[in-house]
Amino acid sequence: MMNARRVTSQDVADAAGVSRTTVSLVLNKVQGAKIREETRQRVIAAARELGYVPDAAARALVSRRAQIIGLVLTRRPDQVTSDGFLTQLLDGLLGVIKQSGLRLLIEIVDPEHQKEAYLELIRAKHIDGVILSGPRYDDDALRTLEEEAFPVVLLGQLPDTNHYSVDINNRVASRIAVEHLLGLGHKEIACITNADLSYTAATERLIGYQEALEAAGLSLNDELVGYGDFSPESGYAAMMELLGRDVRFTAAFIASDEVALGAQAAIRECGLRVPDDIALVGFDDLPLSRYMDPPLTTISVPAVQLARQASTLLIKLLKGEKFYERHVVLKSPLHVRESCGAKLSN
Amino acid sequence: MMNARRVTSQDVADAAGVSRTTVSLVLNKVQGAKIREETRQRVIAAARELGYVPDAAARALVSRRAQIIGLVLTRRPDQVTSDGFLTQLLDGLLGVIKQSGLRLLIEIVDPEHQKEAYLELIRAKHIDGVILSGPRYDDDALRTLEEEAFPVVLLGQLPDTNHYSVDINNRVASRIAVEHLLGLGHKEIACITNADLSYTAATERLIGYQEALEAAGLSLNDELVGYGDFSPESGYAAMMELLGRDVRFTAAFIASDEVALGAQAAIRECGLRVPDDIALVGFDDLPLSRYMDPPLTTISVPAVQLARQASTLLIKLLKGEKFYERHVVLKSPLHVRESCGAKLSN
DNA sequence: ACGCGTTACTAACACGTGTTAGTAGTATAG
DNA sequence: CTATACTACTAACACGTGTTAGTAACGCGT
Repeated sequence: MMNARRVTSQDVADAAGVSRTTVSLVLNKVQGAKIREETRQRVIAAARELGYVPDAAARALVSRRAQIIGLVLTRRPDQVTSDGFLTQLLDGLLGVIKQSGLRLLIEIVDPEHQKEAYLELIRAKHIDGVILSGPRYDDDALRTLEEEAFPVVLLGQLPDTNHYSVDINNRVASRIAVEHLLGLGHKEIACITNADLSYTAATERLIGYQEALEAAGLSLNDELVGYGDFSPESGYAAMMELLGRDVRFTAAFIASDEVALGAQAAIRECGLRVPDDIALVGFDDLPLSRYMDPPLTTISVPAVQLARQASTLLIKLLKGEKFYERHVVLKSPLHVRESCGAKLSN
Repeated sequence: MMNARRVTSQDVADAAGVSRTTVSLVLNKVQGAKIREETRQRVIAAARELGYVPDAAARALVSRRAQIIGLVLTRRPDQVTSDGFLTQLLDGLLGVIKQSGLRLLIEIVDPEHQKEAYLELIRAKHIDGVILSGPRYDDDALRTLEEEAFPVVLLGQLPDTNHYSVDINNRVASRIAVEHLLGLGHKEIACITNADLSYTAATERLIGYQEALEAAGLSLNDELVGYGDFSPESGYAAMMELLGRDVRFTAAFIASDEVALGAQAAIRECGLRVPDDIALVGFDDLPLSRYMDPPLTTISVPAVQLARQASTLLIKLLKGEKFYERHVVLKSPLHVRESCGAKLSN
């Protein structure tokens, strides 16, 4: 039915009355090549006329560049459903990558069953470089990649490796969040993690919480810790469980705004008020957070910036520019709104 | 430093003491091929031993299949930042696509400057098929693709074309949403669109709103219509503007939950209450909507299902199975919560 | 007339795979 | 004993491009 046979560079060459080599030289604007201006125009005209677009596969095969960057997420698909952080990353990544004429391929890897599945993606040279968001301690593939010197940039960090990374300081940010609550007079502060502790960020944030309490001379209580799983549902469930336990707390640090959204609803449904009964501090500063009721006090993670820097860095690596700052750390200040009960000055 | 030279099928052939053809036949499990079991095992062992992974580009070149599906979004990157619908799509798409051994490439196209940029993606055979989310009336590239019989599945609909599509009935859903408000006694109902009217879904939803009013014998008032732009910010701004105008309304239909989130905050900041002063009905039923305060009454769009069906359909098209139902329409019932002020029976 | 350098190209190889056509070797039928 | 059929492979081409090495044509100095 269709099949108007592909237009190849040979067709362009024939139309312009030159060789295929010349077509390639002209269209790729090769520097050293001496081509008469008149010929050049003739080739360009012929290419436009025929609607010639170079074949990506052929080009990738010979140039050994797929012109594709992979975004690897070690999650189950359903953990992506309500991920407000991911969309911010996409904003940043797509903007930068597009500008460089590259494409973004998104690969999701089930952390339980096939942690290392993305290695095949790389071996097949489907992608030129990887941005990995949310590294996990148990990701052995990442260590393998380090040996192979494959271009990788982490959005997050993985101890014991020397991968390029762009991140915030999760531990310090959490400390600041919790210290803010301590400063408001709270002594019993619960915590709900953003994800399970295989994720380095989740562990770091929990440690930050613990450090803040210890520094204030308070003892840790496992009963005050709940576990989230990226989603509002998990926050709802975790908060419900905390409220059902035999512990009292007047504040909670929730290491993800998405999770905090559910937790806040749970508090509300139990007839309690934020911040009067329970003060809340979140983490991420998603676009939605300022529209919550009350607006959520949270750690402001510059997600779009992180993604921009990570992709910019990766693109430089692909161009062969080495020896950059290996670990970029962006600022993540506390954004005080109303959920923590602090008096806003202005 | 690195460069352990790629392992090719020739290397496997040498190691196994057979020809490259045999390697190909074995590893691709070609049906008609007669291969002795012992040889087969030898090849498989050699391949595993050497860590052989076929080169994606070479394979794509010869097989004319990139094994990649493109997800095209006609938006600016910053319009993706807080798109809770997109993450649901990714959930559905990634699940299905992964299972079929394909990959997902995500392409974002600025609707103002380069509407048709994704045509190049297709011409270059970078992708085998396209899922296009949120078609626009002014998308001429889509009409071109129809002539070329390139595999396309729309998440949404585009009049005057016969592309495969998976969608809900936006117009009817909106009518139902607005009729619900009418049934609660509201006579002055505002509307905020989910996006500008170039998007077919935005227009359809607005028409549904208008049809409901007209069917109830009410007159339309342009002053009661505001325009959103995917984001909570836009909903906040639009609602603020509506509240500042010289019109009264006791309810609002907001054609996107994401936008409704901002609108609800605006209402709150003006000292008004939902649903007592202004009843609210949204559209999408994002995961976050049930956690809003009050929980949002909204049209329940089965986003994950839409994505699953769209990708399943596209994959079938790629396999050459034609003649399927061209336009799949899924149900999108009203999900009554509290923001509309209806008494909940249960 | 000859060598030499420059200009404006082109022939031919390489990239790594899938696949078609073919070929020795052995079993089976007449 | 010969013709046929089948088994278990392999040689060689094709996919469409980037690039290296090379070549005619021409001007120029001696």
